[in-house]
Amino acid sequence: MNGPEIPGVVIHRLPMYARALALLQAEGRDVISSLELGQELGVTPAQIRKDLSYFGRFGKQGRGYNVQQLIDRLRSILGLDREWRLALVGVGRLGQAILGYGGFSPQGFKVIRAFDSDPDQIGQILDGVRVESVANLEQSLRETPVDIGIVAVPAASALHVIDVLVASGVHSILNYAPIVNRAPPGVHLRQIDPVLELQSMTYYLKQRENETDTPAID
Amino acid sequence: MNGPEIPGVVIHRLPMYARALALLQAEGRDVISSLELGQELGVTPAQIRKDLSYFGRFGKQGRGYNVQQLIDRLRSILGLDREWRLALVGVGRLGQAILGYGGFSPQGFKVIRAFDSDPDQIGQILDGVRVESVANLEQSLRETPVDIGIVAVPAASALHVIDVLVASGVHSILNYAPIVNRAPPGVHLRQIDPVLELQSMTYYLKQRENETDTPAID
DNA sequence: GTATGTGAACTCTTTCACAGCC
DNA sequence: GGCTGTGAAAGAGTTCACATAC
Repeated sequence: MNGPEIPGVVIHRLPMYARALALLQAEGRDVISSLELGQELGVTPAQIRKDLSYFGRFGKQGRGYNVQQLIDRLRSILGLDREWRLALVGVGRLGQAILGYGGFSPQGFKVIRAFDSDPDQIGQILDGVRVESVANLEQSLRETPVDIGIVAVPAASALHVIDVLVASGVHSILNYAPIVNRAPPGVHLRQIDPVLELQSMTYYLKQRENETDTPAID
Repeated sequence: MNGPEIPGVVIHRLPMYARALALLQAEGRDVISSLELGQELGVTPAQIRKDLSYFGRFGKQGRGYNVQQLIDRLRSILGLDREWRLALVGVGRLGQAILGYGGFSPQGFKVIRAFDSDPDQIGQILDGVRVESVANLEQSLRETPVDIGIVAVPAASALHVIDVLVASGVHSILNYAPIVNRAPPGVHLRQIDPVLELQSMTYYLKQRENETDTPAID
């Protein structure tokens, strides 16, 4: 029944394609070739065609892709043609920034529950969401399930919160805490980790400096 | 003069190794094998050994790696043994969460400048950093350079801000705005993009649902 | 005995290049 | 003529397996 397994790298590129296409559409574009889309994204046209070929044949030879149609197909493939319910754990500064961020909702990601351990926060309504006690997390999520959990608590409690989310039936988690990623089997855990990004960027910064300091001796 | 080019994937894994090692050290561990470190991280021991072998020979056969020594070597390779100065552009909710985040400073990443376009914010002092007008960005950064720029402005202005940062001599940028990534040549641009993460997570969520809905017919 | 470091084998991913179609 | 879709080739990255060292 299953088609061939589709590489994870391919899945990861599709949302970018969808985003670029939406932009092009907003500019009034209604047909585009893999070459142009590739230039837009800094990606080879062959890669775009190969990626899309995993899912079907969406283009017209000699012409390119219909922008609207391709957006629709990508959104359907990725499951972006419906709403997904999220629960946020941790409403500190970061959690509040997440709640207030206007970029999730238009993409169909609705944060419908929020949890915290701070008694001063519990009961507050932040951006239309009532903050519940994290002590009720499991029971509360069993009553009203969500599709995805967002973890925005300090590193020290993140592993515990992730365990509780999993126990509550949440298998897809977006984690902002800087922990060592140890997803239990069957759990889809993604990290948002600016420190890790910075810590690999510095390698290249250092390289650049070294190049400048010691000009190559030919 | 240059050694062989080291794959980017390898560089990206090193900060995780360093983080796991720091944790192990805090637990009092002072020697570790690639097997154990791999179990900690969910990575094969061969991968760890191969990754490290790009940079030298840090272990002792029959014994493993000295935790402290390996941390020091990794930090030196990545350039984490010094301070890096950052400039933040955009002090809205997200920008303020970034300024207030306690996780950068202990790792040597100091946000020393902040910029915004909102007249109500300009002149304010947030977490010890005076907010300057984004109109002065280029001049200000030319006077007091930084190593890395952080972009936390709305998507509509992000491309412009990135251009100005580059013009100001900042070639390493961590961008939080959901844009189509088009780094000018020679610029090291990294995206922090939770929406993109969610949009690929849903593919797997959908898969899981389909599997559950239609049990396989053997 | 035990675990590293590393060529060789393997697997995954990207790119090429062209037949087929518009 | 122009661009897609796709096998085949090339290139990257990972894992194996073992000689080597402690």
